[in-house]
Parts: sequence; C-alpha cells; structure tokens
Amino acid sequence: MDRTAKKKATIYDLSVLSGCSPSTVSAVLNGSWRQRRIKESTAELIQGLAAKHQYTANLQARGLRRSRSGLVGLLLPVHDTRYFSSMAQTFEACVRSRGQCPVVVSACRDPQEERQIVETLISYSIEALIVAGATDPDGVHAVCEAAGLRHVNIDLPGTKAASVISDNYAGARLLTEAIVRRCGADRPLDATDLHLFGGRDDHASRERIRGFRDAKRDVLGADPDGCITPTGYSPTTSRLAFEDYFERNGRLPRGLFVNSSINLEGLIRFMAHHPNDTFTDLVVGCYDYDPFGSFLPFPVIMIRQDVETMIARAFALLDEGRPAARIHLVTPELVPPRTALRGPLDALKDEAPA
Amino acid sequence: MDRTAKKKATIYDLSVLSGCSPSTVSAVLNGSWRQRRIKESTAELIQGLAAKHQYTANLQARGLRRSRSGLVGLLLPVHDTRYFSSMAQTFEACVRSRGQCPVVVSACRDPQEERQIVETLISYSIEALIVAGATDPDGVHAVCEAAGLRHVNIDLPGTKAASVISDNYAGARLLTEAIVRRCGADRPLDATDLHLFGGRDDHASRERIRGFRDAKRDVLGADPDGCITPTGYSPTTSRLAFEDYFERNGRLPRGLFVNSSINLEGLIRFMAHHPNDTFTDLVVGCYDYDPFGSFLPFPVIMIRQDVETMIARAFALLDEGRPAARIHLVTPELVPPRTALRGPLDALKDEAPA
DNA sequence: AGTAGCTGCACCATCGATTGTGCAATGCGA
DNA sequence: TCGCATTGCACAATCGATGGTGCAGCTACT
Repeated sequence: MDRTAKKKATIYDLSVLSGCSPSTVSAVLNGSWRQRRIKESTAELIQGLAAKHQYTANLQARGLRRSRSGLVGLLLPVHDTRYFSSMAQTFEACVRSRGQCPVVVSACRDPQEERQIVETLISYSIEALIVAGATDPDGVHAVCEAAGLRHVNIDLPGTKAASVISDNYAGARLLTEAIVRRCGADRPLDATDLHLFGGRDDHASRERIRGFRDAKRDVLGADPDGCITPTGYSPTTSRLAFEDYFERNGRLPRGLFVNSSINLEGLIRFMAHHPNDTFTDLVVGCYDYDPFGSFLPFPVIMIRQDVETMIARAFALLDEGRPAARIHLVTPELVPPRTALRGPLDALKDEAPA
Repeated sequence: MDRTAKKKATIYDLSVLSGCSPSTVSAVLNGSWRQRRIKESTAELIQGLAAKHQYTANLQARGLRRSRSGLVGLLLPVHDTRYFSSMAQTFEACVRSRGQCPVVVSACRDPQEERQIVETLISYSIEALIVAGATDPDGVHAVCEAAGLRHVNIDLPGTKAASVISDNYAGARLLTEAIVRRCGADRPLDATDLHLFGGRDDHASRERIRGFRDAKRDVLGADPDGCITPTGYSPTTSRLAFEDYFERNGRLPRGLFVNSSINLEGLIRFMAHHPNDTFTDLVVGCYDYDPFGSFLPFPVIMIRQDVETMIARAFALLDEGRPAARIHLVTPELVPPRTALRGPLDALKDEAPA
C-alpha cells in the first residue's frame, strides 16, 4: 500500500541538498551554467544529486516562466487514414529531432472545432502549429495570428498563411491519363465512362477536378458534364454515390477517379454489397496512397503525396519566422497498381525476433 | 506590418479593467465564483470583459498551480496503422468528451524511448496515461509509479498495472478455424500447409501462437513444428520471411496466419515481386482489421479488435483510481473476407458537399 | 444598543523555474 | 599594498492562476 505519490524533486529540494541556491541549481540543470560562470565542480555535484533523486524539470513551470512550452502542434482532420497517420508519424519524428514534444490532434473537419482546439493548444503555449487539411484554414489563421503563433498550412492552403500542398492539378492530370492508358489497353474509353467521385468544395478537390477535366479533354477529346460527383469526405456518403450511379446506369463507369482514400473506402463498401464480377474491367485511380488499397482485385493507380517533403518544407517555413502567405507546391508521385512503397515505419529498426 | 504579437490578456488585465481583484477575476472565470460568493452582477461584468478581450486562461499557469494539466496521454508504438490510428481517434473523442486535452505520442517500440517519452509527458503533469502496445509495459509502469501517475496498459499487458487486451487466444482459434474452413471447401488442408508468420516474443504473439497451435491440433489433428515464423513488427522483415519460405518450398503455404496488419504489409510487398498466380488458392487470416486489407484479391479473414470497448474499459479503470494489476480480456470479432466495417470516422458528421 | 451571522470581496502565499542584478572573495599587475 | 578585474554564486522579481483566510459592511434579532 505504498500509496505515496512521491512528490517529484524540485530545484528547491536540490538546492537544500547541495547547499547551493535554487538559481544555481536551475542554471546547472538547464545547461546555462557555463555562461553563468558556475564552477564545474558545483555543476557536477548538482548533476549528481539530480540523477540520484531522479530530478526532472517541471515543464509547466518552465513554460510559464519562459512563456513557451516546448510543444509543437499538428492539427489533423482525422487520424484514421494512412495519409494522415503517416503525416503524424513523420511530424513526430521531425519534432523530436528538434528536441521538442509533438502534440497531434484532430478536429474532424469541423471549422468550429478547429478553432477551439487551436485555442486550447495556444493556451498551452505551443510554439508552432502545422495546420493540415483544415476545412477553414483562414479561421484558424485568425486565432493563431491573435496569439502571435507561428503556423503553416499543409495539404489544404489558406490565403493568410504560408501553405505547403501537393500539386493537385498535375497529380490529377497524371492520374487521369494513367487511368485512360490503363483502360485503353483493350478497348478505347468513352469520355462519359470516366467519372470522378469524392471531394467537396475545397482547394484540393477543385484542383483535382480541374486536372481531371483538362486531362480528359486532352486525352479523350471531350469532357462532358455530369461526370463529377462530389461526396464529401465520408465513406458512407461516397458509398451512396456509387450505389446511386450503379442504380441509374446498371453498372459502374469503367474508369473511376476517386478523390481520396476515404472515398475509396466508400467504393469497397459498395463492393461489399455487390458480386465480384461487377468490377471486372474496372480501373480506379485514387488520390492518396494506401498500401492495401494498391492491391485490390482491380487495378488501382494511386497518387502518393510526398508527406516527408511537405512536412520538411513546412518546418523550413516555420523556421523562417514570418513566411509570405504563398502556396508551395510539392510534386506527388504516381503509383502503379500492386505497388508496395516504403513508409515511415521502415525508418524504425525492429529488433530481431526471438 | 502589425508585428505586435499582442500579449494575451491575463486575469491581472481584467482585474484592472474591472476594478476587482485578480482572485475575483480568477474565480469568476474558472467557475468557482458561486461558492466564493461573488455577486452575479460582478461575475457578469467580468465575463463580459473576458469575452471582449478574448481572454483565455494560461493553462500552464493553471497547471502549475493545480499541479495537473488537463492533459491525458496515449502512448502508441506507431501511428501509421489502421489499428493504432483508430485507437488514437477513439481515444481522442473519449478524452475530449471529458473536457480534457488528448496527447497522442508514439515510441516506435523502443523500450528506452517509451520510458523517456513518458518521462516527458509526466514533466508536463499529464493526469493519466494509456500505454498501448508497449514493448516494455513494466518499465513504463515503473516510471509512472515513481511519479504517481494513473495508467493502464492496453493491447499488450504488463504485470504491474491493470491491462485491457484482446482475447488473443480465442481470436487466434477463431481465425485459425476460419482459415481451415475456408481452405477445406475444396480439398482438405495438410497441417504443414497452415503457417503462421509475424509477431515476436510478446504476450499477444504468444497467445495467438498458442491459439493457432491448439486450433490446428483440434481441427487438423496435428500441429507439426516449423510452422511458425516470427518476424517482428516490420514489413521488411516480414517480406523477407515470405521470400525465404517461398524459396525453400517453391510456393507459399495454402493457409497463412498473419500476426498483424503490419506483417500483412510484408505479404503484399512479397506479392509485388511475384506474379499474381502465385496466390490463387491462398487463404489468409490476419490479426487486426484494415478495410482495404479485407478486399485483397484472395480471401483475407481478419480479426477486428474491439478498440472502442478497450478504450472505454481503460478509462473506466483509470477512473477507479488504483485498479488491480489484472488483465481484462475483450473479445475480438471475426471479419469475413470482403467486409467493410464502419470505423470511428463514421461517427463524424460530414457536411453535405456543395 | 449589542451581537451574531451573512455577504462580497481583497490579500497574500504558493506552484517550480528563469534571469537580471548585486556583491563578496580571489587574483593580478603596478 | 592599493585598485581593478574576474570568478562564483546568491537574491529577488517574475510568469499567471489558485485558494485559504481575513475582514469590512450590512441585516436581523434580542
């Protein structure tokens, strides 16, 4: 019943133990002791005591005094997607390598949540924030600005802060062309038979749609209306859109441009309710890379966004202090069907199994 | 060039503005004003000023004073897996519904990192911690214990703290039987033709192996040695194990028990280098559910661990204060091939597309 | 009038660390 | 030996919020 939640040692404890003043202890333990001209032997004494008593600094106290916390935030729409979870993974490694502490949170694509969560992070005195895929980046910007918080958009751009995003237009063109190429191998594709599903009224969707249409016009010579069905970023609504198309047309289009892996989940939900042979002959292109998504029973061409570069670029901008509110494009990569790319987890060493 | 990073308003600012003392302002703004017998009109005055000046409490200062922070931690092995990212998603919702702030971090399965990251979280005075899939749960426990931090293991159990885990033995039996059933539809399965890949020397792997072997003995009447290849939790080493098996035997086994979706990624990496017809006839059972993994071109039977229940149970234990160091089993669910389950994202409302 | 009891708030120590400043002791050169 | 520079550290204010305690002013009752 050792219910003693032993109080953690403080600089005052070590001050008493060492016979030095708290300020000396503080200086020794935060590394500023040389410039404060503390004797090496004093430093060693205190460091020894600190180790012995398992001293660790109270970071809230430090943060209060310094009015910063050592925390760096990443605001995601959701965690549960390989795209965003790989972003979290990469972000975390990056932040740790700078000796800071990552805080990854998600706001469920709700503009109000986004702002409120950022308020909270600001209340904890986070030092910088990456705003990924925000529904209302400029709303978030206002909150950050009011608090003087460095921040950068990623994935979806805002107009008020620097943004690092994929070249969605170029990616969509690439993807569209690849779908056509893949379809055309046997018999030529009709322009109405290449349909885009997913996305909504955000910058990424608009750019992808633009790329899709331009590519169709260039490659198929036509871009009829009615070949685009926005569904939002929800598997359920996506599925309903596929069902709807299927009911209207008795089949799916031969070529499918799917706006994101979340929408692709809608497609497999649709599939789960339909026999396999509904999909012979189907060619899918999908934004976002998911390793399993790449190995579905029909060809899935994916666009892998370069998360590592985007995050790195975002940090570079944060380091700049006050970067211009412009958009930085990062080139995404076309991933042929049945391709297993390496991911952030491959950077980890895994100990040899027993 | 409004470079003024306006200092945030404090209770002292509002104190001056309102003509009340800082303690009154504090009481009003943290809700304790009724029990401090502050006049309603005073409260309204201060609340008005707070709203007008966009006051938000400095949570580091509050945390310092109260010696707790409102932060609740989740320690993951990695983010970039549907299993763990869905855990993060569920955890976050849970924490927010309690009015606290989630902090999700990953330690890459490195015992030393695990301890060090937890030390850091403790330095921020987090109030509770869920330790998910830790490589060294008892090491983490020691750190928490020394700081008097409430914590619960999840996914992988420890011996010193309460643990909520899947019933891996039962799940593995279910899965093994399901694989056999699926294989046996055409021609009976030889016991050597059902092989387990993945996992390492942790509780989950051991239980799954035990379930696998017992089920084989029961259903196939034999459980020859050499049908188990631990690979660790890395796609690359998993892939190498499949390659190795393939080279030795000229083919894969007909029935494959894959220890986790990470190991399944190893399988698709293997597949990427082999023609499709290497896998006709293959039946895979895989621990962890991944929506796309469920739709691969061969039957993949999955075990979905009940993350919602596990997290809920974990919070219940945390609320108990000092729960006994026992293991709580949660029953996982068998997921037939080509099944699209709903996930945490389905709880989100998505606004209708434009 | 005296007092008991309430109302409504102010005062002040405190949480743990940081940092500008002051000062005694020592060293050193002239 | 005097004076100045340097060394090595202590002091105390401060970051923003919290909560125990004290106390003036008013009411109500005897």
